[in-house]
Amino acid sequence: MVDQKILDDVFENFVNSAQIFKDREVLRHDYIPEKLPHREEQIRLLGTIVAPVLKVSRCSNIFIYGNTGTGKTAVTKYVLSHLETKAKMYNVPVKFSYVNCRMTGSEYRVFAGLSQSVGISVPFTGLSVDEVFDRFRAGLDAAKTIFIVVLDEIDALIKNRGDKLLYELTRINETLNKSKVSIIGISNDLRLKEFLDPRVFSSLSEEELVFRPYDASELRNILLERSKLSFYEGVLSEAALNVCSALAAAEHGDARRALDLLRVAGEVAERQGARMILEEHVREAEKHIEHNRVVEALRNLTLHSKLVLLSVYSLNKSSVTTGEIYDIYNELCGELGIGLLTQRRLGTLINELDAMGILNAKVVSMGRYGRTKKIRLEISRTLIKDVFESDSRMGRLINYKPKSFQKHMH
DNA sequence: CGTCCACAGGAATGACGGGCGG
DNA sequence: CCGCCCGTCATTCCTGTGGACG
Repeated sequence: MVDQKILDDVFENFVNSAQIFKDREVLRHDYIPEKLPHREEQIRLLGTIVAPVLKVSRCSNIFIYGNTGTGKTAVTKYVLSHLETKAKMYNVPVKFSYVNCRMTGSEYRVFAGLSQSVGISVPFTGLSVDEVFDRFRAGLDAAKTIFIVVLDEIDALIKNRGDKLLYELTRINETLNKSKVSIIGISNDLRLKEFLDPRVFSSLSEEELVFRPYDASELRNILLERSKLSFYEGVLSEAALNVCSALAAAEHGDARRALDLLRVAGEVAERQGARMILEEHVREAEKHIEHNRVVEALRNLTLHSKLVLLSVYSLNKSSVTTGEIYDIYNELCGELGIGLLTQRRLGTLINELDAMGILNAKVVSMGRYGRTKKIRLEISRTLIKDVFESDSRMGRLINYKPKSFQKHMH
């Protein structure tokens, strides 16, 4: 009974004091606003490029570059959704397919997704890639339509699978009779062309669009627009707004990051029962986001990656080398009685941890004494300790003292 | 100025669990 | 149920290399 009362109070309190958010959804990054400040130029350009579709001809393939959070995806979706309504109005046969390559993960699943959107359902595994491609082509031709494919984060696909998929796609028009395909490729990486077959690249980038990062004042405008929709009036303080934009501007002008900061800052303020979002809430939010990111990453590591990390932790030096890690890793595997991976494999695991920002790895030459990676921890030791202590297998090893320190010292 | 360390990291290949069509 | 293919992880084999040492 008493408990019931407590909870009632909590909920009542929440409802009564939740004066912060008017609409939380507006700050999620999959939300596409009505207005995209500072992207008018790109919208206009992209619009002119795709406009021929309305006269039932194929539009040029387009390559869009820009860092994360510069509005590439938002602009593309915005323009295409307007194109779609126009096309309906004029009865133009056009279909769209949006595929995020990083989420989708493989050629097979990209083609499967494309097939879906022309109304062909494919089993989500089991067929050969060529088979799926053939079905897709057949289905597409039968649909008698202009087909616009958006391949978002295309660099993720190219880097680990090569450009076979793109090659097939760029050539597909030659074998289609009743349909036409245009490709919009979106990449976070400006150097993508280096990974591509020049023929593929040239046919893919009939048009190019570059998205520059936002600067602090632009980010400020974006946040301001968005905050009008998401927060009640007077909730967001000037200082908080400025700090959010400044922090995100420092980090490659990433609007997504700025919006995250703002949303979490709002949540922090809400939880504290504050009536306004202040600068301190933003600072808090920054820590919060980073902390969550790392903890989440640590928890989801595979056993061997955890062991690699634990090896670095156990060595407890300002920097260690691949060889040293491998020795300790070896001992740890012995402690657990499990098989160990090769050093080659370990090297890529280290690189993965580096990419996640958990370790920092740098190749250095020590001349006569070889060539290796210098590896440092990039996160706090206490954080590792906290997360691993609650891990069934790691907990026991967290205080492990390396046996074989100093094998060859210089 | 060549040598040679201690690895880096690419390429090819294999093992394996999941899942299909027939 | 079989044979085949998928994606993922891992191994094997390999060539490449910056620069202190001699």
